Amino acid sequence: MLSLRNLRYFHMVARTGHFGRAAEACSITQPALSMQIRELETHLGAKLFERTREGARLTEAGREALHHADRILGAVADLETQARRVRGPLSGPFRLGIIPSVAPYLLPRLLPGVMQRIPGARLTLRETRTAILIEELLSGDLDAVIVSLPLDNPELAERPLMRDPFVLAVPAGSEFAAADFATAEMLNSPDLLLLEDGHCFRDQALDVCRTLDASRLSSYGATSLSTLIQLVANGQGVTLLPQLFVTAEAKADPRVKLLRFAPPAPSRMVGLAWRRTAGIERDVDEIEAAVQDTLDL
Amino acid sequence: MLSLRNLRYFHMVARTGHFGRAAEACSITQPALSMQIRELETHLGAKLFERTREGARLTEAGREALHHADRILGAVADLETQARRVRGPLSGPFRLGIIPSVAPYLLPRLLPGVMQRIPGARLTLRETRTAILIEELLSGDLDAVIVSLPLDNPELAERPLMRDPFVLAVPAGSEFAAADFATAEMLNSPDLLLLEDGHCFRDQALDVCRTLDASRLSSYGATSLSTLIQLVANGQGVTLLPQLFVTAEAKADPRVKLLRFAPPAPSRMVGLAWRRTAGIERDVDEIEAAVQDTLDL
DNA sequence: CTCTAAGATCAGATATTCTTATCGAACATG
DNA sequence: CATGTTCGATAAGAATATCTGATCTTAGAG
Repeated sequence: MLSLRNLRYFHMVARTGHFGRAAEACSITQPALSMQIRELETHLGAKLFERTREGARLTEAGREALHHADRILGAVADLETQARRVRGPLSGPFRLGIIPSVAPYLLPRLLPGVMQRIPGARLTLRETRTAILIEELLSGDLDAVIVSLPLDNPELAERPLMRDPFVLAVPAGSEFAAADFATAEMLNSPDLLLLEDGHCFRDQALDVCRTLDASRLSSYGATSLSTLIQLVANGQGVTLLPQLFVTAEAKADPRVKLLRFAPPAPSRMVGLAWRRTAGIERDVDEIEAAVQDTLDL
Repeated sequence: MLSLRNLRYFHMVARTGHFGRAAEACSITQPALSMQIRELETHLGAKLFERTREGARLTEAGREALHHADRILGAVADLETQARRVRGPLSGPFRLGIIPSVAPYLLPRLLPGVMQRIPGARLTLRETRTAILIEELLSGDLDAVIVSLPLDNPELAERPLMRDPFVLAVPAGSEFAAADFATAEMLNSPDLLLLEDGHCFRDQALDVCRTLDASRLSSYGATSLSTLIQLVANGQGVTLLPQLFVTAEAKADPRVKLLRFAPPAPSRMVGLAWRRTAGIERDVDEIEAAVQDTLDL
């Protein structure tokens, strides 16, 4: 008979790609976990993992099963959350995910704001890229995420929080530095720098310069926005940055000139997303209110 | 730690409204079930049932929890189904629900058709009203249902099978019996007979005569379409019937005259619905094909 | 007041799941 | 080419969780 224990272990092996580490994460020993996985495989009548030297890799059947398992675990999280809900918003531990390009700006303001509004609140935070956040959200490992909207996933509900305009960072000494506003031509520079693949802000930046032939892009693929700024400061090119991030981290460097776009400036919408079925609207309300408080500062 | 066992028992108590009968249905003893329910209540921190003399009634918290629990069990059913899927359509036991006004027409044809197409198929059938079918579908107790579409539930996928026109049944001796076609005026008769509340066909009939003031309806509220026909045969009024039902059951009675509507005749769409996440499209294809075969006869 | 039907409780039996110890295979390395 | 390391698999007994069967409690019906 299928059990949630099976699925929790399965989920963790899939996530870590490693029986041993998964066992540790589940606070059991590796043999116990192996047995549960084997039982699950027997029950479903399909091998879920290829056991390789490096660990465990999902089979095709495993990938499909994982998708279902994650939906189940997400629904279980909803059930457990719902019970706590009666005790007021954010009363239980609340697990919030945030993308890196927003976190440094928002967190230092959001956290005190929430704590002031709800003294007993217990927020757990996680900062990583959108795709991973969404996966963890859907499987119930997170309760809500702050990402760039829209996500266009029917299982998720969204709430916009703030609009985040893009600015162009250029080397202080460059020909562009004299301009009052950023223009489309500046984006056509062969030295446009972007984040590496997989960061949502890379795609958003590409959206902005859709006129640009992607093959002409500089291939740097930086890992973080801070790195990008360093590259610009060294005169290696220009880059798009989200205003929120600039406000928090990039003010000081004299070697970088920041240019706003003339209205209508390109921008993205940052907001909350959560499982539609979670029934955490009241918690979302609180977070939104805390964010609005910080914006008034 | 929450477990599926908990939820299965919970689901069954909610469904039977009775600890003892639920225990029997789960093939365990009543104390074992009581313990699991108590553990679930402790874990969720809320009482799920009022224990009364007559059995167990869901509390408000219980109702909400049941909704989540049913979604979980439905997702579990999806996971288990998906594994079987590789062995070809309808290879596992397939549980199909059908509404009463379609069953007598469709079943005698559908079953042989499916058996011919897939000799090893094992269909389990259940005939009851739409609301109950949908509930059982969502909780994974059924794999698919044949009902009147559209259902307009985002968790469900639909596939139209056939259009089912309405006909008007009038007493053979009445003034209406001479007409060639049914008309809107005939529906305005004070003796319009309908099924009791809760049958989907009642609502559809009401849709057809939306011009009619509901208070003028005869209050009979019959339990089955066969009863309705008997009432009409006895001259107690007129009624709307689905053509499919008439074809199967009502041909013979000489005291009833059946009138078709002039085109465009009012009608309903009968079709399949299943959990969008179940991944049983291939099974659905087979059932659809079997139905199409029978329609060609 | 007694009887009945429903769920709760408790002690011991049973099943499941876990841990510890050990093994075997697939590499990498000296 | 032997040897060590890193995986996951296996086996036996220990620890937990769960179930059964007997009994109890409660609330309403007769």
